[in-house]
Amino acid sequence: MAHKYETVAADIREIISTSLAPHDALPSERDLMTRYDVSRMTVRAAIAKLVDEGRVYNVHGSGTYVGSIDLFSKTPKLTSFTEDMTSRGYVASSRPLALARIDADEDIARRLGVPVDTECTHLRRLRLADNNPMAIEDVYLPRTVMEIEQLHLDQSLYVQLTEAGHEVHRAEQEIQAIMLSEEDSRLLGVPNGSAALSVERVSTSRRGLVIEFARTIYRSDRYSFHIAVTRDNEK
Amino acid sequence: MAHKYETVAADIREIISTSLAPHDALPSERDLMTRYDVSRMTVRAAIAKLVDEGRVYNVHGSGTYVGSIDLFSKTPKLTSFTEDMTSRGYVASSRPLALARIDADEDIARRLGVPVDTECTHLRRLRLADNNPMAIEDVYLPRTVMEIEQLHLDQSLYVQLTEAGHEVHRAEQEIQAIMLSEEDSRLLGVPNGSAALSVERVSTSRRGLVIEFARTIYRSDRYSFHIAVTRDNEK
DNA sequence: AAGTGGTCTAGACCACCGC
DNA sequence: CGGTGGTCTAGACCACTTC
Repeated sequence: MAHKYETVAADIREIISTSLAPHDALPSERDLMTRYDVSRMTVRAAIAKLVDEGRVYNVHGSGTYVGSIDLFSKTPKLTSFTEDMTSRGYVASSRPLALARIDADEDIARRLGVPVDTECTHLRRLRLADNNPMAIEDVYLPRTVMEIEQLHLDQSLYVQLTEAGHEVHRAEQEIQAIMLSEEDSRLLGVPNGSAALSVERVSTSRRGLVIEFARTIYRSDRYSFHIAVTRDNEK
Repeated sequence: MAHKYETVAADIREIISTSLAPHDALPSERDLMTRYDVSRMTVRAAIAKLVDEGRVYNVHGSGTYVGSIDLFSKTPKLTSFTEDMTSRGYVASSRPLALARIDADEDIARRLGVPVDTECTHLRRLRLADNNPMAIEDVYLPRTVMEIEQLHLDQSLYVQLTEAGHEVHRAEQEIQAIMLSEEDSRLLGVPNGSAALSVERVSTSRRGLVIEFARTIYRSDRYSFHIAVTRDNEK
């Protein structure tokens, strides 16, 4: 383990999961200082990380406590379809439906932040969970990010993007309810006109460059979206 | 301004908005130390806050940079319907549809974490934006949180809960696409069978007590849900 | 009043980036 | 190589909660 605060954080995680219940108090920061023989700032860095993970919360003047959350704890994290399905207990797979070079229409260009008619790569896939259709995904990549010839359909797109120097760091997502088109209903194996969840995502690198625009349409009978939010009572 | 790091953060925000563009570099931390005559930790606390707000990002070994424009939504924040509509530029209002004391059924009891048949307060409201129907909201409160007689329909529910010592601090939300019932379609003024966004929310206090369970059904032609997510490339 | 987390100082060395 | 952010020390005082 590289840094001290990480080892402290890891140890506190262990303590929490083995001997503490939600809303139990952690040892005080000064206690933890002597216990791990580190400075208070290191203890606070460790706790700050755990707070960020949603595992504990602070109460000024009182103590640090174990969070109530369970499985759905995490602060919203950007996950790939595969990661998402795996964490839900499914085996993810996919079937390519289309792969083509296209010119960005107005909508796609706006999302990608490029001029209309910019050449892009379009990948359309049926996404499966335990071999059952779960979603239809359309991904649009500017040619400057990845050429169509570079794309390997049998590998994780995120891994390929990372290897090409375009690691996704942040994304804005827009979630809507839509009614499925006839084609999409057929692909997903649900009645025509069913409601579905549309998640549109614009992903950017750490430097703020737009890497992809993706629209994923999930069948509503099998999929829902979880997020945890906190209320910042600050300015 | 109470704390030094807040005044530093406020000043940096000012610098950013008046004289820096996205991806421009901020002055270095050591520079800011001498500029504001504070310790480096204070500078870092200020920058940490700005990072949390999504205004800047760090690149180890290189510098701190202004984040890309994307105006809003950093870490998802819990907002009331009124706050949500206000930030979208609408005037929010509501029309009560029902207010009653009920016994929790299995579903509601599970969400509230109370035994079945626990007495609860149920409030159903039509929520309007610029006087147009936008959503239907059902809120369930355990009696221990708020008695039906204490509830004033003309006041913000969150304000009343806070004043009663039940400040909402955190919530878990589940977002689904559903098909509207005939009654709900009529109330919202959309065709029967339209798709809609259902947001179910379990709100808890800082101490982890469940305060409310709410289900809000938004018309899909007028409403979408925005969230920003980051990818933590850590263990 | 005692104990807690929140802020702050004035240093130090390490890891990484770009030239 | 020099400059940057990342981690860390060993203190200090403040603000808040609890009794």
